[in-house]
Amino acid sequence: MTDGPRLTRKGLATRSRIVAAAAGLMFTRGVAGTSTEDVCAAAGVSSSQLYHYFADKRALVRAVVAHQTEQILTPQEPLFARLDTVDGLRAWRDALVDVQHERRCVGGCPLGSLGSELAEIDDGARVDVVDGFARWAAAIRDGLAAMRARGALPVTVDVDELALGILAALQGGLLLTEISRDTVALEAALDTVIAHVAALTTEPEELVGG
Amino acid sequence: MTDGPRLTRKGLATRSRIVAAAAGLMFTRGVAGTSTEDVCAAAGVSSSQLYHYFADKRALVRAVVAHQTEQILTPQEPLFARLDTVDGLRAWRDALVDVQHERRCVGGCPLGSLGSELAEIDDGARVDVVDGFARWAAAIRDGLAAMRARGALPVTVDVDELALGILAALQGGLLLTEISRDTVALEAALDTVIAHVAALTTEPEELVGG
DNA sequence: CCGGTTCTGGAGTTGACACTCCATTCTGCG
DNA sequence: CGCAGAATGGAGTGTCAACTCCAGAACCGG
Repeated sequence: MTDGPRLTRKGLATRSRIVAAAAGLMFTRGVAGTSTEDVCAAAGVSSSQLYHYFADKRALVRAVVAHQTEQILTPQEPLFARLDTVDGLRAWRDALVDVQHERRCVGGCPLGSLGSELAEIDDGARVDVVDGFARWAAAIRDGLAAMRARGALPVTVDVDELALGILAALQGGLLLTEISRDTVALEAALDTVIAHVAALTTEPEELVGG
Repeated sequence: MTDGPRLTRKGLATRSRIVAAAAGLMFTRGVAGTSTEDVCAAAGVSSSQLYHYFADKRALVRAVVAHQTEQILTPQEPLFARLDTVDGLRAWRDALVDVQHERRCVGGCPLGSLGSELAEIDDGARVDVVDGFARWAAAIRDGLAAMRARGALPVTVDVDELALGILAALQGGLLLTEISRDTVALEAALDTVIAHVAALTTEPEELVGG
């Protein structure tokens, strides 16, 4: 992107600090609700520094999208690795619900909220968000594909479609949870689609406490 | 609310024009992206008129939320009446997908987008959106409850939870559809949850082309 | 048709915010 | 150590948007 001036170690650290501060503020207040001044104050830098590292606010937002994408996908990776079983799906569900409880249902999905706010006003950012969601969907699909390869799911199951359905349920559940300040929506959404996967499963299911 | 000054017939018409114009602009550009000036221009009124009918922008936004709630639920009512069969669910799904095609996937859900943008910055508006979603979920639940009363669904099915799961899938599908500019996500989301309902159904299903 | 209220137009005012400029200090490399 | 380029501070600047004011026109009940 803007790699004209090479970044020194210190510069890179400052840049990261700005992105992290912006991500935090934009997560709770939204992009429009956080001014560059707020970001500077939170990051402990001056305005000239922000514009030294980013051409404009839009460029900063793009960096925030990239940052949030990693921030979401990276910690989920160990859970993704277990999505080839119904138990793994349930563990993933529980972890997602726990996160919302810890956050008191504030903010919704860091990627989905950005996407919703930016979709119609910043096409570049929109595409970045799409890429993030594609990676997310692919991780889910890989789990389902492994499940199917193992013979636990019928070969007729379209794992791409099913993964997209699960991701959509997750996003809608997070949205309703944020708005209603209650995780019941997220739980209902994920339980519904996971129950559907379980129903498709040909393997006998072990009983789990609930 | 602000019913201090009684509204005359003409005044009511002007007020409605303002709300409709604001709703249209905020649907595509977002709340933060539409200025009161834009709204005045679109409605063909002067700035003083807007502030004659609304205390401030926040009050206008509240009116827009109410407007969009009716705008969504009212045209869906005939479809809601048929949600007591799997065929009815599929007809509803098709109608929702058609709307997105006509809109070229722009804007997402008029209520969900508002909720996402306002949840953390306007608690009153947030609660209004929650009420709208509650009505939406209740309509779906009523269909499922009728289905269960008819004996088509097992009595063990929690229709409230299932309705919430369906609404969440719809919202997530709309979000992903808006961001990716493709209705596959909405289709996958609704098809997944409807397939789940069909699987729960005890009645023999008639074959439908797809 | 008349008096009070509502409605409308248009020109302010105020503050916030994205972005800039330039001088100074620091960093890394040879 | 010396210098080119990067990093920083702080004080602007111009624009735009939310909101106000007041005078005049339209409305409506009696």
